[in-house]
Order: sequence, then structure tokens, then C-alpha cells
Amino acid sequence: MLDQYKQQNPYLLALDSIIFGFDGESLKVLLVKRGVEEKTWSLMGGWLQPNEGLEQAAARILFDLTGLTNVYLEQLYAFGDPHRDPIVRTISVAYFSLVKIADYETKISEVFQARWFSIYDLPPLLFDHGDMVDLAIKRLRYKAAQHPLGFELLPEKFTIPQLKKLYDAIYNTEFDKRNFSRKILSTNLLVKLDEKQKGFSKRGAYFYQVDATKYQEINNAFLNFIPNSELAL
Amino acid sequence: MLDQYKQQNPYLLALDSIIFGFDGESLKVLLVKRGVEEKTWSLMGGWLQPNEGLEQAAARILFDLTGLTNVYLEQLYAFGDPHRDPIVRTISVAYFSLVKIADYETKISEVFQARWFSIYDLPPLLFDHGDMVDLAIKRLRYKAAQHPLGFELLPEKFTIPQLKKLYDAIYNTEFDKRNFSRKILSTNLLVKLDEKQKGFSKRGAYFYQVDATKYQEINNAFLNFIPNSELAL
DNA sequence: TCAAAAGTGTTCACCATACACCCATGT
DNA sequence: ACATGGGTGTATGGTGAACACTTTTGA
Repeated sequence: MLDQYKQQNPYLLALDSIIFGFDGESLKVLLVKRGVEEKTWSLMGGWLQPNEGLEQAAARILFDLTGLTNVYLEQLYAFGDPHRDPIVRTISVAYFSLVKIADYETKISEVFQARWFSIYDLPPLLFDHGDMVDLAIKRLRYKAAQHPLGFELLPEKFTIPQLKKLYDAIYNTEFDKRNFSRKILSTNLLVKLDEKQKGFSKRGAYFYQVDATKYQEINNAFLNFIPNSELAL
Repeated sequence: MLDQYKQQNPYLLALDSIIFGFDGESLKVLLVKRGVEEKTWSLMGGWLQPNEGLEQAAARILFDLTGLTNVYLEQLYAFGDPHRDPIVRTISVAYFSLVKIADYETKISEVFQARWFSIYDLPPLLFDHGDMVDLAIKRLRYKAAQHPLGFELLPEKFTIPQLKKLYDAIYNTEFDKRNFSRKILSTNLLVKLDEKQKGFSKRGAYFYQVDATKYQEINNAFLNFIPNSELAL
């Protein structure tokens, strides 16, 4: 009975994270120099430990390397080409993560050999990490079009113009500010605060915050393709 | 340099496939009885071999067990809970597959201990295979709402009423046949044939076929959320 | 001739888009 | 006073949803 297990080859299992950040102007990915190829930039990564689940491991590695915690983390794809790591065969499960760049910027830069790169100006990457980043960008665009996850990249309090700039950056386009504002506010997901942003523009823009309660409702609402259907089995 | 590899624990890597089929009435999943727990139904699965990529392995296993080839296959998710397999720690990469049930039905049933189960009437499943099926159903619904992949579950030639029944089954609802027909035909993805279906209804419905050339265009068109943007980096 | 499924058209409400002007304030 | 970015309203076209009748043909 156990024989069928013993006959099988085991493989190394790595986790790599595509970490997105937004600095107010452009969408960035966090890259490091590490290990085997010290001259090549690569994604944050590490090995699965015996007592961990995959997402748990990805979160641990993220924390170990950056001190980031409580961030948006979603499994992207499992990469398993036999020759993707030329030294030892390794399967890598890639995760993508959205972080509030401002909270951690200094910590990351000082403690680790890490840098934010614009997604439009990436250096050559280790192994298949370039493919991982490409896929992560596609996935982010795909998801952000329907799910309200842009907030994960902004501070707790943010202005509508900031949010618009983020979406402009994600889609490499320029949305109409009137339509954008109406669309975002029509979700009722944002709560307007009394406070205004100071220092950036003369007039100052109102801060908004995500309404955590309504967050859940919205997450389901985008499924409106399906009319009066019973989604539960 | 190699030390950092040698210190790491390797893990067994399995592939499990959720295979969907449609018999004209309801959406089905193909399950088998195998290996460790002969009394429990499970997904089709097998082990990764040293010279294979993940999708390649999933395709091989699918072929070995069912004789199915050239089917729609898409990576679903990597499952890696430390205790998901109670005997030996195993990471499983799940794939979901869409097959034309009629072409292979007899072959599957005779050669292997396998059975089609309605997604609304599944038996208890091995390990976390129930979670895998749940996720696969969600993913199928999510994708089918925007991508034209329903055809993968039907014969080469099919009628609009057949297609509608398929979507009814996927979403467990009843679409309006007028709206459904208009929507499907407006994609220009289907070519009407001169032939009519015989034997099922008195009047008979026209057969249609997928226009392979237009298939690609459509696959991009659903991204119309993003106005005049340059998607390429 | 009748039963059963196939096929088709119109109206309405809503949403996405395009587009232009006034407002608040720091300099 | 003026320059800079913030904030809002309207008109139009297209799309999704609701809804009912005629057509074909095998029994």
C-alpha cells in the first residue's frame, strides 16, 4: 500500500512572489538579488517547509524578507517545466501580492537588497521569473477590472485622483475622471472623510476609505451575468 | 552553492484532474476508484515524472486512464495542505478538463472503474478532492460567463437548444431562449449548417459549428472593459 | 389535428462613453 | 489674479432583460 508512494520521485518545491506596489505614479514590482545568481534580479522566493501549507509558506517568506504582514496574497500559478531551474528540478508555486508601498518602503530598501522596478522597465530576471511577472500583470489587470482590489495598493486613506492614477498605471491608459469617479462611487464601497489631502494640490482632494462591511456584497455583485440563479450547490 | 538545494526537503508531486462532461441533460464529473482507498471515489490522478512538465503530466495521466486526447486542459490550483494526504505529504496540482462525453463514454466505462456523476449529486471524495471539484465548478462558471468554452463539452456539430441546455446546467438556471440565441449568434462564432437534428424534436433544430478562425478574435474581445488601451507592454 | 419543440422581434431600463465648465486655494 | 488640479452633469448609443406568438413536423 505504501509502495506506490515509495516508488515515486520527490521534487523540491519553491514559492516565488510577485509583489506589486504603487508609488503614486507607476505600478512597481519588488525584485531582489539573491542566492545562486547574485548578478541577476529575481523574485522573492524560498522553500516550502515540512509543516507549512503553500500560502502559509508564501506569507512566511514574504515576511522574512520584507517584514510585510497582513498583505493581499493570491496563488497565481504552478510552474513546473523540467528545466526551469537548471541546477535541480524545482516546482515553483507563484503567488502575487499587493502591498501598501509607503508603509514599508524604507524598511525594504535598507534591510534587504531589494528594489522596486516599474512594470514597464524590468531588468532581465532569473529562470522563468519573467514569465511569472508577465502572468501576474495579466492577472492583476483581469481581476482589477471586476474586483475591487486596487485599494490594497493604496494607503488606508486615499483620494479619488490617487485611485484613478493607480488604475491608469495598471492599464497603461488614461481613464476619464468624471466617468471614473462616478463608477467608483456608485459601488458605495467608499466612505468620504471630512479630511482633505494637503500639499499636493492647491485645492486639496477629499480622502476616502473602504467600507469594510460593504466590501463583501460588492465581491459577489460582479457576478451579475447570472440572473436569479442559485449559485450554491 | 548547491548546499542550499541539498538542505531542502523534497515532496511528492501529484496531479489530479477534474474532468467535466455533458450528457445533454446535466453537467457531470468523471470519478474513479483507485489505490489507497478502494472504497472511496476520487479524481483521476497520478504522479509527476522526472522528465515531464506539469500540464504534460496531467495530459499523460488523462490519456493513460481514459484514452482521451486533445482535450481542453487548464491548471486550476495547487493544493498543499501539510495533511491533505494523511500518509505521505503530497502537493497536488489540480487541472480541470472539458471533454466531449459522447466520443469516449463507452471506452471509459468499460476499461476503467470510472463513472460520471452529476455535479449536484456527488459522492464523498478522497482527501481534499471535494474542495477541488467545488473550486473547478466555480472556475468553470466564472470562465464560461465570458469565454466561449462551452463548445468543448459538445460534439463538433450541435444545436442552439443543446447549447442552451448546457449553459442551463452549468449555472443551474434557465436562460431565456430568445436572449440566449441572440447573444450567442451575435458573437459570429457559430456557423449554421444545412443539416438538421433528427429524432429529438419533431421540427428538428439546425446544427451549428464553431468558426475556428473567429475563435481567436472573440477570445480577446471580452476584454472590452479597457478602452483603447495598449495591453502589450 | 394536435402536441412539442424551434425559431424569431420589440420594448424598456440601465450603463458605459464622450464631452466642458466651474470651484477652491496656494502662490 | 492666476494657475493648478478637484469636482460635477448631460446627452447618446448600446446592451441585457423581460416578454408571446408563429412555424414545422412527427405521431
